[in-house]
Amino acid sequence: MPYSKEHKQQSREKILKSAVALFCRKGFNNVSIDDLMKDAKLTRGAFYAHFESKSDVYMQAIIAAARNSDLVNDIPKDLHKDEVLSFFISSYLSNRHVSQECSPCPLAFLSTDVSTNEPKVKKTYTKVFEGFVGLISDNLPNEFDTVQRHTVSHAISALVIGSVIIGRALNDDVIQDNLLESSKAIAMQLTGSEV
Amino acid sequence: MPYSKEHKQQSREKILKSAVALFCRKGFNNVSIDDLMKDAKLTRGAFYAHFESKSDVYMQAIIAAARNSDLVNDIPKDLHKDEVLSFFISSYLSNRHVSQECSPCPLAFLSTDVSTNEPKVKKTYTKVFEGFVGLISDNLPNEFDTVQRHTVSHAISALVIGSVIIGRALNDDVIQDNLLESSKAIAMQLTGSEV
DNA sequence: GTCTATAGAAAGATAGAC
DNA sequence: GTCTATCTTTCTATAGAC
Repeated sequence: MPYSKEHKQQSREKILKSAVALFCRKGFNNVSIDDLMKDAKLTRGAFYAHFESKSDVYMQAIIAAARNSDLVNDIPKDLHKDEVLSFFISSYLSNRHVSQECSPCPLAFLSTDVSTNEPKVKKTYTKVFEGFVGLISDNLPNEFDTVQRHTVSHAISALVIGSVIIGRALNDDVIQDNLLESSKAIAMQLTGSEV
Repeated sequence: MPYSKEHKQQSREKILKSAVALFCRKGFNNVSIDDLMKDAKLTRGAFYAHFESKSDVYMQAIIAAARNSDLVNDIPKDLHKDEVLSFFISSYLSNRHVSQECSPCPLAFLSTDVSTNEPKVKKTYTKVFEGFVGLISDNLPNEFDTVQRHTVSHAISALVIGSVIIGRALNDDVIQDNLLESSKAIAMQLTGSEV
């Protein structure tokens, strides 16, 4: 057997890494399979040994981006529960994130064309979104009751993801900063217990 | 002159109407010039007598959608200032809006591929966003000081637009409703003066 | 598993007749 | 201004050699 299982796995990972980077930067339709494979130092034909279709790799990229997100993985382990959220919100709503200098959140950067893509892709996006809301919810103060926790975690999710999506579409740095800072202030306020 | 100026204007309006509907429903890349012109009961070749390029018509569609939005135009004129926002937020975060049974907000439905499109398109999106924030800002309570007004208007904008964008990408009606209702509750709360 | 070659379809934009 | 016809490019996906 000329190619080991590890080799195939490595190729798959390379393609996925390229997929996350390129799809996040240029969107679903502006990346071709050829672009993808060239970035991964392979050729077009090999693609279909790893993925069924372009939508398939997009779906897998959403999952990979979520799993490998620095935004979550880089949260210091020794933070108190109430510090986790402010750390997370602060890095999520940073210029570094919007300009993709750190690994991008798929919910903000891969929302492009999810709503018009195959049901399977929407399902994947939905799962990742549920995980996102859960992360927020788990780190809200203990004083929050069930309803508060539910309401606030959903709203914070929409607020921060929405800010990054909109921020990317703006061509004015000042307005973008205003948006990020304002959202950060309100998101922080919502994590307090004065709801 | 076989074609009057009014005739050209009418054709342009028809194309724009089709552009808003199709781009909002299917996204920039999933609509061809041919689709557009067929929907407007014209043929491909005539397109370039009205618009420079596909990006051009997309830009004009963003403007047209903003100007013709029922979400703004249908706000009853006799509402008190503090009722305007709750009316607007409520219709914006409705299922009818997400499922496009009423005229869709370009900031939510045309955000697709704006961030990867030409600078002119981003500039147009930015202008419309500024108008959106201004609308919120103008209808916040008089008690708000300048900083509060600025912060809250930006955050509410990101919250409601983000909710609709994400809501569209979800394939689960229950989660979508949870998101819309939660965002509505928090947006309403932010319009109060207890900031 | 990866390569080259290519089939087959679609799209943006232009040319020229009316 | 609108039409038909077409140029040119690009893309997904497949076929077959190694």
